[in-house]
Amino acid sequence: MNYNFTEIEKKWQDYWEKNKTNKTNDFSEKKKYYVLDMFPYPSGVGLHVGHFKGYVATDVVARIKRMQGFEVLHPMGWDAFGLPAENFAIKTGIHPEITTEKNIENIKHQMKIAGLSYDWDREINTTDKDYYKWTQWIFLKLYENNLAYKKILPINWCPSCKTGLANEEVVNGKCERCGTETTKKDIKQWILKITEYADRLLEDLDTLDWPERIKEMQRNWIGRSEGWEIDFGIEDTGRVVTVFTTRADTLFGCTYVVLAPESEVVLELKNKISNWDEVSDYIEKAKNKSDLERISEVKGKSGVELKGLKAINPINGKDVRVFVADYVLASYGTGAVMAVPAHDERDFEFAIKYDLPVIEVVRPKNGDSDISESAFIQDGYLINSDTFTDMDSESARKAIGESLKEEGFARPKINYKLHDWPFSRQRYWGEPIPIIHCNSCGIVPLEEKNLPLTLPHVDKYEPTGTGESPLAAIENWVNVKCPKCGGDAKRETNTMPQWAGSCWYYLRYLDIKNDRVFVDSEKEKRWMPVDLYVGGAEHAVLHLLYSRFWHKFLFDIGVVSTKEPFQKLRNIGLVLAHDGQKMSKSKGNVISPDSVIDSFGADTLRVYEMFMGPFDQAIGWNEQGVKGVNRFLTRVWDIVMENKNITNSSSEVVSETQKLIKKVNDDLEKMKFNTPVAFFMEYVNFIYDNKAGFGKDSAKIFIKLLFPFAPHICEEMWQLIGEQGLVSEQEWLTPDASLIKADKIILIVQVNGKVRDRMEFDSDIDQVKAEEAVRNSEVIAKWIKGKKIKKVIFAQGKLINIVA
RNA sequence: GCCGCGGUGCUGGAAUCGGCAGACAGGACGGACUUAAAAUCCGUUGGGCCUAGCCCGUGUGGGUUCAAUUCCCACCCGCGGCACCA
Repeated sequence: MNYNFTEIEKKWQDYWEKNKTNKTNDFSEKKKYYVLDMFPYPSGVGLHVGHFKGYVATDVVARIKRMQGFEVLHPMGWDAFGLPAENFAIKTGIHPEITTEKNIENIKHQMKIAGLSYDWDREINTTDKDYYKWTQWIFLKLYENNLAYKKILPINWCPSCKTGLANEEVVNGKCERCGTETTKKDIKQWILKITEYADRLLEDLDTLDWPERIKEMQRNWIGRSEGWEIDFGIEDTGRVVTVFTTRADTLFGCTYVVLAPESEVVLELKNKISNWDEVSDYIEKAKNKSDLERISEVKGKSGVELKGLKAINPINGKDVRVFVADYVLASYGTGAVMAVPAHDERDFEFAIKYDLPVIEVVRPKNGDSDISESAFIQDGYLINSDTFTDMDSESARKAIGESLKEEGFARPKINYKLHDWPFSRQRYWGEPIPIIHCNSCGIVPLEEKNLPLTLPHVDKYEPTGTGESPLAAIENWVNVKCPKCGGDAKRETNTMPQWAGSCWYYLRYLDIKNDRVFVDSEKEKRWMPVDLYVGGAEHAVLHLLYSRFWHKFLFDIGVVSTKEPFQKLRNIGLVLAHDGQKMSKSKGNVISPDSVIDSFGADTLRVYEMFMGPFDQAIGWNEQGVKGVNRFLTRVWDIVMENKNITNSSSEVVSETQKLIKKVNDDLEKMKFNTPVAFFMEYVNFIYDNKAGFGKDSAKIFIKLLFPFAPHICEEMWQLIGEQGLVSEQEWLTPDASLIKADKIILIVQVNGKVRDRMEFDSDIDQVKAEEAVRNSEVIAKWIKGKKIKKVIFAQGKLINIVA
């Protein structure tokens, strides 16, 4: 009987579906394990083999955990709001709902034929109104708690997508979605106060089992820095410029002050500035620069002095000059800096260019530093700093800050690079924001009982480009009566960004039908947090940061019980095309799982995806490798079938089988999937080379171990060797050390650290006996002949090294 | 520039509480079967040489050690992230 994967896989997939084999019970006696994939966007081209690398890995984990006696929650759903479906609608007039539904059907089919063991009774879809009802509900709660506000802000604008974007969505000055260069645009926006959670988002990273680089990226993105705000008075104006600095220790070296071009102070003091024409020219130019231009100009600073203005350094009362320059960012700190050219690279560069004084105030502990060529930016010891001279930088920061604080010139301050999150999009295919704008009452949130606010159908999906979404054109939807006063009012027409639905989806799986509360608290306590979360690293500062923020908020209002949503995170490495390029539709190098399953079967696909290499690493697809895995599975099939009438294995095979259990368990524990597959292959090669002695007892063990990787073939073999029930119902294995043959060992024999021989001994041999045997061996005698033995190193059971 | 990760045969990779470098797989080459091909099976496959055997070899240079892919120092290269954040 041959290995007919097509027939076998169909048979078992039908069985699992019919019997709901993978259904999760909310409350059972078992311990829980929640293993989650990042849910996909249901794209029209379907998923490629790269997506499945992650899905197979979590599926392997889910299947093992079930066998280990856990109640496993392993769900899947669709993150279906987003631009591709909307852009498709613009082109074709077909409603995104229809395209989305079709795409979901296709992808779901791909997942089923791969044998992924999701509990499909828990499928969710973020565009379902019963789902986004609760996305809207969370928004209302954020609003109620003063974490959502509306404000005109110069935000990133994508001229092609015609929508505002968050900082996280702009990559190198370009729109993350379409690659168009972004501009700045003043739009009245809904903003979420993520900065309120900056410290907690930062601190709690330490409690998470996540890849270090993802944590590091979040830390950098949040960008906390501690320092001081220091007031510089502007002479004869009564006006004050406040700067932010982390280097208060260098205050005596401040030789000028720089303002951002957007600074209000500049406009306010217009009349005092003698070269106003020049200044306003500069400001105008700076404002018109795109982000991309600014980035490309990082080297080569420009600026203009505000002539007629003098700022007073509060530490010594000295006059310093005042500049505007676009190397100072309005959006960070106070939009003004004190310039210390001797100890800051940018200030140094600027000072050289405009011939400004450079005063050295910090020296390294030992020896001199040369500040004629470049700034000395490290900490050191103070010089030229009045009573603070000789202090170390760290103490001086504190001392100078405190002394100014006493006089009312300074305050300690913590700044973040993280900005609040612009939360409105001027597009159609997103969750409507449940807000009404009333002429007399202002902003009026919808009442909870009126949720969901459903997304109405429109005729035209084109973005308007005006700061309104296409919803603005539907008059009978937009125009409403104010729920408070009954007067004329309009609905908010912006929609939520694509990240909204994914911020909390992992909670909906716990309780998908609930229309009373967004998650039942017993179920939440039962299942949270997610024990293992697997997905791509590209979400490091988007989805993963946003959802942590929402989760912490939900914790604060008492609807979830954990501080963090995802306890353990692992990233999938990309699957590249065979040419080492990224798979993309445009390059035509995409491998779909369907074609692999068709030619070699789902089990081959699964085992190959795990065998390719470490699963967090980017690796190229190799069709030959797929064939190799298929050969392996065929050989497994043949061996099991040929030996199914043998009851007991030889003691040697029994021993190898136990060793296999141990090795597979050890590596799976470490989230390694490629080496267990290699161990399976080694084992099969061993059996194949020693034909006698492989019995049903060992076959049963092997089938159980292989099952999480290749579930279809294993269920089939289980049945064919005459076993009852399903493999998936069997208990996972732990090795029995007493069955591992360990009476003989191969001792590595070295002379002066070089391997000269290998000798077989009883495993418990001691140094004295080993040494004696080794010295008497012909091979070794040759090497130590005529030499004086200085030392003998003996590593029990492993190695003996004679140093001569 | 800063931060993180990495560098091992022809290729993907294995081996790090320091102890046989190259497991496993692919490819290539040789052979068996076949009219032939595919499939399957057997063998060889890091480099070198004076080829029973020895020497060299894990990015480079140094160090610690009986012993280093593994630990330490300096550097080179690649990938990813951040990037005028004061």
